[in-house]
Amino acid sequence: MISRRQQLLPALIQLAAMAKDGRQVRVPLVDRAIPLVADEWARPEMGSGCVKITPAHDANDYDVGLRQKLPMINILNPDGTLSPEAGPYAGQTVMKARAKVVADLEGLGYLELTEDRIIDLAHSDRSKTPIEPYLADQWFIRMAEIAQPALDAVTSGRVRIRPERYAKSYLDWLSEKRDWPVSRQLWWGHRIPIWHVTGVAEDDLVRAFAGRSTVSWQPDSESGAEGQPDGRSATGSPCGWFLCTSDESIGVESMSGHPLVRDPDVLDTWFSSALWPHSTLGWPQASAELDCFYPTTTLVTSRDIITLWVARMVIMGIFDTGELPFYDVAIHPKILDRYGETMSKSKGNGVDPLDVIDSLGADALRFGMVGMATETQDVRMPVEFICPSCGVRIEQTLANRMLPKIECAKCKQFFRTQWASSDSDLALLRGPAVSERFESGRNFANKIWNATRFVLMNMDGFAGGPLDMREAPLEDRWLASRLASVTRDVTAAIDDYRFAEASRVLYAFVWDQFCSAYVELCKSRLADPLLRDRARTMLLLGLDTILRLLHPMMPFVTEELWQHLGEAVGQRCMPWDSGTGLAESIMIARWPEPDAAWIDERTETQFGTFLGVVAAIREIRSRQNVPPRTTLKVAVCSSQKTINLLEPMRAAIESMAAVEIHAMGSTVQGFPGASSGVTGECEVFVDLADFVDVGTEIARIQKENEKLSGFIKAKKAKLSDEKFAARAPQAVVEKERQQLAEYEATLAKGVLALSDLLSRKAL
RNA sequence: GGGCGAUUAGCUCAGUUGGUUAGAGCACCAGCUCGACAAGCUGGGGGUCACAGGUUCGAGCCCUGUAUCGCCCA
Repeated sequence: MISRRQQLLPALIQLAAMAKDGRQVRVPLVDRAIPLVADEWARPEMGSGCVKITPAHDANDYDVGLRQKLPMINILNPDGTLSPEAGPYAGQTVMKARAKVVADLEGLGYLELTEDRIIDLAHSDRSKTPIEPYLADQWFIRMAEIAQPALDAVTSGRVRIRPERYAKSYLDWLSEKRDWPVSRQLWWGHRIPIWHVTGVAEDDLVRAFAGRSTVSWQPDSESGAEGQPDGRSATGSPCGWFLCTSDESIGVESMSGHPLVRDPDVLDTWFSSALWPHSTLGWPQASAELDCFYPTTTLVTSRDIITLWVARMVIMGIFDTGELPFYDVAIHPKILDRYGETMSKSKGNGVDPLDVIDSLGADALRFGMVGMATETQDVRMPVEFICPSCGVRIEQTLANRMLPKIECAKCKQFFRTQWASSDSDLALLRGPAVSERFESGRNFANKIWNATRFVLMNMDGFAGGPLDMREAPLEDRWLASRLASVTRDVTAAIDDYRFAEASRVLYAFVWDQFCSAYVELCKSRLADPLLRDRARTMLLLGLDTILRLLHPMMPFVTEELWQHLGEAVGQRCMPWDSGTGLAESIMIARWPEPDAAWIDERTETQFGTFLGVVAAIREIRSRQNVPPRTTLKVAVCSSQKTINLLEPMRAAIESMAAVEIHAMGSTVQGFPGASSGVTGECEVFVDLADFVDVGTEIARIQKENEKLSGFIKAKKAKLSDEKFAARAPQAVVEKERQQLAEYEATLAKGVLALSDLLSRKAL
């Protein structure tokens, strides 16, 4: 027979084995005869085919015990030492008893083999000691009736859990309707409202608590009180009763001569937590808060407590108040450390939010968290310490995360961590634990701050202007279109609890479009008295909308900027403010509602072509190492239609790419020695006669041409595949054809440019 | 053992109904201090989408299996 927990041998009451029923074996250490029984739990393939059963100390064995109707022998005392049931081992600790059992077996000549095995052994999070199952009487709450309404709430859709897949764990768990063990042997918590009294008859109880509907009782079945009017059991011993009451004022002396003894146990923490939605608002008393805020709307939480907390709040809310505690449950990801481990204080692998706030700011923290709130999976957050002496970052590792002090690899100074306790360690400077994942939030806040600063610098004497999109130039119509669709997308994402998406959309729009494109384009307009006010109106529209959309994710910086903006342009008012005037605080400002008619695909495509031309020129400039401030001559060749669309942006191209446009048209040719680039259907020629490094340029174009040839080959293969032509939708086939044509046209231009360069090189 | 997820660039993550050349931030490389912003600007390099099969004209995405990781339950 094999045993991994030798201390339990004295508790043996059965051996489950592939053996005939009825045989008995003797447990040598306590000299007890026990049955040898066949049970499905025994798995011969795992060892000798014989396994010990200790029903009071193992959940599986407990089941076997119930099946085989075995006695339950508990050999442990509450303090972890062995009880008199353990015979000669009574009074010893588990660890000592383990060693003694092995020694005794050996002494008796029964020990055949000792070997090391890796086993699953649950440990206490707090004390790090192995958990010893312990059979004891506990209070349970019957789930059969109260679980059903909570199941119905989700299946009927009145409570929505999202992402939806998490509804399954809620429903699976609740539908088992397993009774809920609620008593805990702790000193902290809501005390269980059960009292015990002995030596009284039911009549006495009725008399003592006459008219008190808050008191109920039932006999203590172990003392056999039931049906004995004189308060004594059939054998003449005093009877016991359990009293349950919500009236905390029930006194020890409520029944003269028979003291009421309150159960020492407290309620499971989740029982108390389940009361949170209504008890925080004053329940069971009626209160204005309860009236106003209950039921609440949304519960935001982590998936590992869907059954522990969410399900129980629903149960408790329905039971106590008759109403659901909330309608939406938004499950967010869990943040893990760099090793994929759950963060916890006892592991020392967490981040103190205050450290992040101190070093990067509260908005950076919040924006970072929002960005991590994706729908699909948990997120890892590598943690690093910042050396308080030199500012260098030090990775938090398994090795250093529990140290009271850490030596900086760079400056060799020690700093203290959250674990510092000795006076000498506490005297060191503290090294905050942060994560670089919050840096983009900090940078973003800075970007918005600077963008606002730019706008404010240009608002002197401006009182706001009318918003009229009809006569607006391309960039204004583009901004309006973007604002409308970004607002739509951000609003939808937030409504749907897709917070990370909302933050991504805003980040990209603010940084890449509003700042990098629109603000840049405004610079020349702001210098022109005729164009100035329209640009200022649009800048305000853009910035104001951005601040409002961003406020839930960056509350502090947006409020600060809102106030500055209010001082600079007091009359600023957006169409969606519907004449109510400027809100005192962005917290109460209306959510933007840009006109959906502003969204214009054509405008966005047109603007995209413009940006593409600018990017193509910049790339050529960068490839050839042309100083950024040197003005270059360029020419743009494209269809007349595209040229017409590009024409209004001529000045913008010149300023954003630092060029002078020599020609734009459908028959324009390059300069001698021009470098060219292709974007969409535009070919851009940059006069680099004075700069070009022919070798670099040849290499670049060759690489580009090779890439295109690859694409063309793949496309041709696809198109010549008869199955593709026959089975793919016509639209897809047509699209592929068009692309092939585009690639071929582009390649033709590249081949031409290359031969031109090669001939120049030859000269 | 069961359930639910995950595996995409050096790191952390997106990727819509299966359909262009798979994206972002950080890190990296090159160049830039022109009156918003160096916590910045411009450009660039970097991916066999865990692995093996399958379905399909076509798979990061659908199906099956394997491996690894996480959580809940037993």
